[in-house]
Amino acid sequence: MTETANPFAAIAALIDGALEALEAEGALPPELDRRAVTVEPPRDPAHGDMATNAAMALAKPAGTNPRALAGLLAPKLAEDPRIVMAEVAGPGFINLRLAPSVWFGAVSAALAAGPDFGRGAPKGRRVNVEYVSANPTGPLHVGHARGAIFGDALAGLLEFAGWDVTREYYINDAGAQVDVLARSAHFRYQEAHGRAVEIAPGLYPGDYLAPVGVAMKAVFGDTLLDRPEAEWLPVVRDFAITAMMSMIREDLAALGVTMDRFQSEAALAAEGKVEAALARLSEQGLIYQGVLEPPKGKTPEDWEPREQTLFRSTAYGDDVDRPVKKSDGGWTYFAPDIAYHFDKVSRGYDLLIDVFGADHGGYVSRMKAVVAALSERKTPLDVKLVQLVKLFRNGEPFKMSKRAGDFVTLRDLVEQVGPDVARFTMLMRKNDAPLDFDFAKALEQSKDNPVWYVQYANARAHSVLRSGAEAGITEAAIMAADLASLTHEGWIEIAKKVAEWPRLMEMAAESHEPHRVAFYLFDLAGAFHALWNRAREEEALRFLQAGDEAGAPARLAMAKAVSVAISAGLGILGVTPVTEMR
RNA sequence: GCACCCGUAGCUCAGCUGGAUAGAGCGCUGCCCUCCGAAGGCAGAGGCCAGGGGUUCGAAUCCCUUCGGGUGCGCCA
Repeated sequence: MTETANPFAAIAALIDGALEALEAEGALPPELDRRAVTVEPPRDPAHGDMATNAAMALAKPAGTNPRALAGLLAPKLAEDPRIVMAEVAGPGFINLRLAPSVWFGAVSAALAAGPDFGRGAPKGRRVNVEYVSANPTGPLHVGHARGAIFGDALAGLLEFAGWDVTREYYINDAGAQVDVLARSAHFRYQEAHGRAVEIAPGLYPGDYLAPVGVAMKAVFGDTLLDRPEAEWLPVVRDFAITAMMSMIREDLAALGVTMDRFQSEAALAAEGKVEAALARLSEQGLIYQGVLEPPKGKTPEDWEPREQTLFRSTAYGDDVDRPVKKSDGGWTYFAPDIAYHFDKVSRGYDLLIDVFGADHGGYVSRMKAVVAALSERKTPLDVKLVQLVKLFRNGEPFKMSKRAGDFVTLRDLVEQVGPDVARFTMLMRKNDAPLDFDFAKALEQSKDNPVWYVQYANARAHSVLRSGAEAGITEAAIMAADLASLTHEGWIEIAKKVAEWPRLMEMAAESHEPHRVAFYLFDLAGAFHALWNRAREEEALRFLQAGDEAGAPARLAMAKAVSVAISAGLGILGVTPVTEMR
């Protein structure tokens, strides 16, 4: 991203240069650590356009006081033509006011870049984002939808920021739960042959398996009927898993989520990856035979001490060591996960991200421990926990029960509100905060609904651009317009908001928080609507003004820039920008 | 009992990785508008940032602790 597009980066560079100069003059000691120096918009706009804490951050290591250092730095900054004012304030802030041309420069950069406005230069670094990873035993539900939306938006955000991103789904196709799936499907298979069967307790009762039974009849005829379970189970299991995964892919597609890679647990196990990963930990002396203490205060009734194979996760910050083998010698759930993360580590990523449901919070520290051990602390792992979704309709919560099979599926959600509304609404919340999702409110067409509000801003911008086109104002004229003619402070406010986008996107990507993009868009839309409303009173703020056709291209350029920023942001979130309201 | 997450306006939530007088929407109160550039606009009231202690120039933000809510805690995945 160029400095023209991101004024904050440009001014940060300016400050850096000024500090170099002070250093050369001997006013600052050499080789100070400047990482704590920031440039950001002050909370109170009266303080200026940008503020830097440089003097406060460097005063102590430089052996001086903040205001004195600021007094040296501010005049140097003021020499630059882009700086209209640089003054020392408060405990040692330097407040900067910038020439409007700086903001309009960002607007021009936005117009030139189009949907790529703010996109980061390729970093040459690879990140793996694993999300959804639901068991292949049934359709995705609303909770999965949130994880899918969050993970996908995070992946999109990192991609936009310049990462090389792999979107990955881990298929738990090797545990006991897929045997249960197979038995459930076999009942449906018998049913397809006209037998009246009761689905045994403990199996999956959902109707979604009925078509699988019918399909199996078509493929296998009656060859799997009346045979010992040991003979049909592997066949039925594979068939059912394939069917479930294709259903899950369709569910994800309905939300607009496409994975780059599906990694099968069974395939890893078949390749001996579990043994290989455990051997690797063993070489490091991290595997041992031991007996775990029972949880204090809440000892299970049937607790008795047992010797198990344990992973020394406490060596990497976990609270207790974790079992990798059950007392009967079989692997625990953790073991294949170790193998899977070993596989990811050995694929050479610079960063791993796991998106888990909140109920997997207990696994975070052991996964971090194992990745640290397997990568010799070289590959960072960030685990994002996505909290529960509570569903409402007109303020009334409605219950769902997985046992009764009447839980709300992802497909129900998408069919009722559409992928765009589902995505944006769920991204208006931090991942680690619980989410109330109200079907009625999500579809409401009013200022109270952020999705509608942002889409409406984009539609308004497009509406005025269409009117401009009808009046003969060409795209070329808009692109070539001289924005210096926009002197009203209302235009400059909008230009500032647009100019914030590249910096905001970078921060959101850095902190792995896509919700910040959604909030920015809400904010930008608010600023745009506010300008629009002001124009009722102040004709100078109207995009199209009778009698001033010459100034129209510059004003329409502002509408286009807003639309460009909204489109770029919505693109990251996987939401389609609309150009007209219906 | 322990670990992790959370606690900010009456409600639902932001708060830019430690900055200046803590913000938005809803709700409430008061004005204005009903101009299709429509599906409202402007303004106001409302806060001990759960409580207490600490770190420092400076804390909603970091550390400790108490309280309250959520999630999880070997042979389920």
